[in-house]
Amino acid sequence: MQFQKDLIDWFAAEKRDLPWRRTADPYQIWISEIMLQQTRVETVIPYYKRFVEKFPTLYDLAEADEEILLKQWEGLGYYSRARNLQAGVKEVAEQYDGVVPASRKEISSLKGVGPYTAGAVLSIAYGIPEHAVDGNVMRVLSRILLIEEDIAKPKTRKIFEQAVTDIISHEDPSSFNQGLMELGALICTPTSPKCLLCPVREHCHAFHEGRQHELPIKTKAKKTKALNYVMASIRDGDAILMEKRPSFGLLANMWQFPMIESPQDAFPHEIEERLSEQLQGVISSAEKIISFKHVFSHLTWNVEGYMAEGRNLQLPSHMKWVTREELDLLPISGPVQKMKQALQQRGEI
DNA sequence: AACCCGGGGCT
DNA sequence: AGCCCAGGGTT
Repeated sequence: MQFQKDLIDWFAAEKRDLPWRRTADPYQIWISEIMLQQTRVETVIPYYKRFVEKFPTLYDLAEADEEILLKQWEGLGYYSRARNLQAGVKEVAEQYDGVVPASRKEISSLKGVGPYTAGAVLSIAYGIPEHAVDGNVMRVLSRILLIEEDIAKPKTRKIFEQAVTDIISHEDPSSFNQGLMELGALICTPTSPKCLLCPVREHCHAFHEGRQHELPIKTKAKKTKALNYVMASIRDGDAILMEKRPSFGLLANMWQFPMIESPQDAFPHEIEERLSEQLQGVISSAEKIISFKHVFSHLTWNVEGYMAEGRNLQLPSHMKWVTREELDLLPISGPVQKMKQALQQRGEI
């Protein structure tokens, strides 16, 4: 078909030179696909380079300490991706002799590998004609094929998977799938598609009807909620108190300065009381040093940062005193980084 | 099917 | 402020 040829030829001529396009190693391609979930190419590039340098082979990652792993992932977000990736890699090391399986059934059984990632790795690393449908592909194909189903609905993805299965190139499945995604990234963009530059506009039903701006159809309302927290840098001499989050839920296993839900308009002495109670020791000299808002897609953190001194504390098992050097090795999330920077600017750490 | 899980860029 | 994401796991 001419559509497949036009798409693949355009991809060959115009594709970006990305680090993960310079390897044929299924393990490294797998890493890139996990990092690229919900994350932009420009953001991923430096992370990917550092990551494959740190963990060049599947076994290097399988054997890595989780804290080292999360530190490499710090700032990329969706930290369960990193832990699921390692779980999947361990499974391949133990059950598949270190070879990433080449069937959809087997690769889909790996932790963190869903329908999209399975198809992406199978087609790109192994040249197998499997669909790899993400939001990008749904946008592109909704326009080319004039599909008006709501792409926010889970079952709609199956329609696009079937469409790709019907039209995917069997000569070059890798370039076909990557071409669709590259088209979505460079030409067939969400708000203002560059149809006059599009290599397949002659095949595009939406363009012919002048309806490219109406597609894809996507309904979604998202509610956001706000959380109010106090973070405290608690010092005993050179030691800094840090706590590890639980192994489930938000920012699992990440470290943070001791954090409590904040009363509205709290005074420093109230913070001292709350912390002293929680840590069963003496917290003193509390002083507010920063106040900021950290917005995520679904929630907003309102954070007040304090400095305080702590003595004779009964530390729960998820807390520990660290040196400045040890602090730099702990994986921390965005809001905690802001607090850390505020302390650095004050010369406190 | 609905909800949870980060972060950065664009409008 | 609201929208866009190169999704997968859990319930």
